[in-house]
Amino acid sequence: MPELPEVETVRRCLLKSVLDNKIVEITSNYPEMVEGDFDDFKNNLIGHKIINIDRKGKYLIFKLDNINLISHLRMEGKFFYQQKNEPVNKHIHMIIRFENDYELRYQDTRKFGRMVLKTNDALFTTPPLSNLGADANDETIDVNDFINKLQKRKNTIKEALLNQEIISGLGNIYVDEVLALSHISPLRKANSIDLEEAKLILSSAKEILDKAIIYKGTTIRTYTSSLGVKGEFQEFLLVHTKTICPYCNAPISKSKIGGRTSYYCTKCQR
DNA sequence: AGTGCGACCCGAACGC
DNA sequence: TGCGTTCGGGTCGCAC
Repeated sequence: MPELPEVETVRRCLLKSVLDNKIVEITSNYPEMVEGDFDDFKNNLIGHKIINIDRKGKYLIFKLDNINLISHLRMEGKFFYQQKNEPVNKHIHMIIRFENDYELRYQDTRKFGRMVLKTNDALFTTPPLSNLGADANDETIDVNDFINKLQKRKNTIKEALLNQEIISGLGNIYVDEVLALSHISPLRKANSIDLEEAKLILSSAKEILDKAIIYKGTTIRTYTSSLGVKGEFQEFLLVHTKTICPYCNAPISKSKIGGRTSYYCTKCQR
């Protein structure tokens, strides 16, 4: 489940390989993953080069000389950079071939990921990026803006932090971790969070996400990771998938909050 | 405007 | 063993 640190890791890896190669062919066995007409998609990309890769929240933004390709990996999306004669498995759903006979291959076992093209003008003014909150590890987030958004929410703080319009980049794993480090219960109402707690949540998010990026993300399941990169942040998880609280040794509670499996300590997190 | 829920997918885990 | 069923994960679109 790629969240901000995993997507950032993918971005940094791809930067080393795919830039400044002219795209010569694009094929897909599942063109429905592209929003809009697939022939238009191809025609806008072929003959052009990826000149940079950005990221906003969990979205990758491939910047070409004429257009932007936005990619969301959802649960299991991965990119590989391989030579064209290497074998292709059935879960590779898009192949972007470059002039040098290498290919950027998108693999997605569950076909959940999506791609869409946007012009520069429309990039941040139309969905999916237009309504995204600031990155959860952005140190310039205004805590007053953050708390104002929380005040409007009647659901739990966990659900609010999963809402990408409030702050972006956190998924199920890192929300559990941020709330554990903050010693705040995921069941608290979002509108009950006070200023000091809001500051604590933001500083915890920055600490955890920045550290997770350094360790190249979290590898919880044993499937092959993107580009052969295996994250190591699972070594530092406080509560997610854990059974014993690292602070007080009480059993970790595992339950559903907002339909999501949630781990937290009922003693330490209030 | 905010909330809740189904749809999108399919491999893994589970139940019989 | 082999079959059928359920579940999960993030986001969007829709109804309320």
